[in-house]
Amino acid sequence: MPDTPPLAATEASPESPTLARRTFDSIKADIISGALGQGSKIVESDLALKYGISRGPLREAIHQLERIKLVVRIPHAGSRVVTLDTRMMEDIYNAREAIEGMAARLAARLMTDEEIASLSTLLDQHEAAIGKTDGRAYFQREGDIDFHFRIAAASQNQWILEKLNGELYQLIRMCRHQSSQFPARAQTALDQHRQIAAAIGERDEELAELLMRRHISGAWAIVKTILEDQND
Amino acid sequence: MPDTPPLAATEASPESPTLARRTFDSIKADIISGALGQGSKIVESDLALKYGISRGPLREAIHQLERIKLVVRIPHAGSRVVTLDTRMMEDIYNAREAIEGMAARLAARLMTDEEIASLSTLLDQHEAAIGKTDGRAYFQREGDIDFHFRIAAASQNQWILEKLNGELYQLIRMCRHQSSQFPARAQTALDQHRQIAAAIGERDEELAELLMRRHISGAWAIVKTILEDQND
DNA sequence: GCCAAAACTATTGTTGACAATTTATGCTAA
DNA sequence: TTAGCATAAATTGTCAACAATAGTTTTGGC
Repeated sequence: MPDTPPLAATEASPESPTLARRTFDSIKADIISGALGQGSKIVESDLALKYGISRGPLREAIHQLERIKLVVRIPHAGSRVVTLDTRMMEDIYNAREAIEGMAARLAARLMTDEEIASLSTLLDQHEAAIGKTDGRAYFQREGDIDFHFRIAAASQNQWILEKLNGELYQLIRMCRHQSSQFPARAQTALDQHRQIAAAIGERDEELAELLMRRHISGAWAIVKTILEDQND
Repeated sequence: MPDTPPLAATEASPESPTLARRTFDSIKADIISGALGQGSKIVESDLALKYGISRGPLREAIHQLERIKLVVRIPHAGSRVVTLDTRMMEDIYNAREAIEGMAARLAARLMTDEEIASLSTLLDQHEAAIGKTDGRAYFQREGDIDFHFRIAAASQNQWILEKLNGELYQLIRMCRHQSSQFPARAQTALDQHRQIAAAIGERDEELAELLMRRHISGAWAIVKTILEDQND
């Protein structure tokens, strides 16, 4: 694999300055990968023992996980790993459509020519990757998120960037990891990415937003059928 | 004042089941009202003493405040009340435009006829309030948020509702409270609200979204000039 | 007189024990 | 047998003390 780009959303440094943060990262990974199954009960004392820390920082980690929506917590009653039902994912994708549409609009306004060129390079790499691995690789999924991350970053909107990278992409990752099989939509997605990049290159804010929204609502249509097939 | 509607976003019950939550509400109110000034340093032990509780729950409250973006926290270095600069407010309003636009679209799709009638009643009350108090009253501002809250709730999108009601509206409240003087834009805003409500009544998703976005970006144009006049 | 390094203070991060609340269990009675 | 209540176990919420880190002052040297 030639020149793997840095994965965008793994923002945590190898060793964070605080215990709570490290534990947060660990549990997050376990949830996304499915090691902690959906709906699992989370008992503070158990996890504290498992990670060899006190309940204080662990509590803090759980609160941060709740903030990201990977955990739901009920006062005095404890917390569980979130359960991703169709309803929730629809909310996520609708919100994502709105936010990323705006991000694409802002990116078209603010991206430098160098960044646009670099974005194009990224898409070339994706094309090469598709040819080699025949599409369904892990790399491809992260590559997809990489593209979207760049748009979000280029928007220079901190709020949007944080919500996408911090919450929504995590949930989508989790959904992908735990859904039986996602179809190889690689080429279609790449074509749409190219169109979006082109619109940004033309500084056409309107079109960039439109295409991004269409791209995402299209993705939702696919994911929705998968989720529904899975649950009956 | 006839039949004051319940203020939408004050979601906390008078006595929450947990200390951390009550403290969270108190500090939140202090920050929004300006009793805790922007950029103020927050010292855990001091506040714990002030509220007569231990540092544990207080820490939790601060974390929740950070999650809402009313507080910024740096590991080992402490936390401060957020400082609302123009840049940040622009991010907020851009995000809000995207999200509430989507909310209006969904509301046009999902609102029941009864809810639409009730929304119209709410606007009548606002009109009456404008006539009486000549517009610049506290009620009017909360009324504005009330309208937007109803749209958000009608979208039935939990993610959007939570982000608007939990984060964005709080920041906008804070901004209003602490900006010298907001102009009496009451009648203009009401007219736009009526148009949006009408579009929703027609089930015209496209138009509802468009009008909502225009309404919000218009509001930002005003707020922006105020903030810039204020800071030079 | 000024800069740098070291000691000190103030504040946050972490821990283990205690209190309050919820959930589960078992007993009694209809 | 089952419904309802009382009791007990498990789990979360809260507290106060300890450890580690960042910011500040003091002191020594040039």
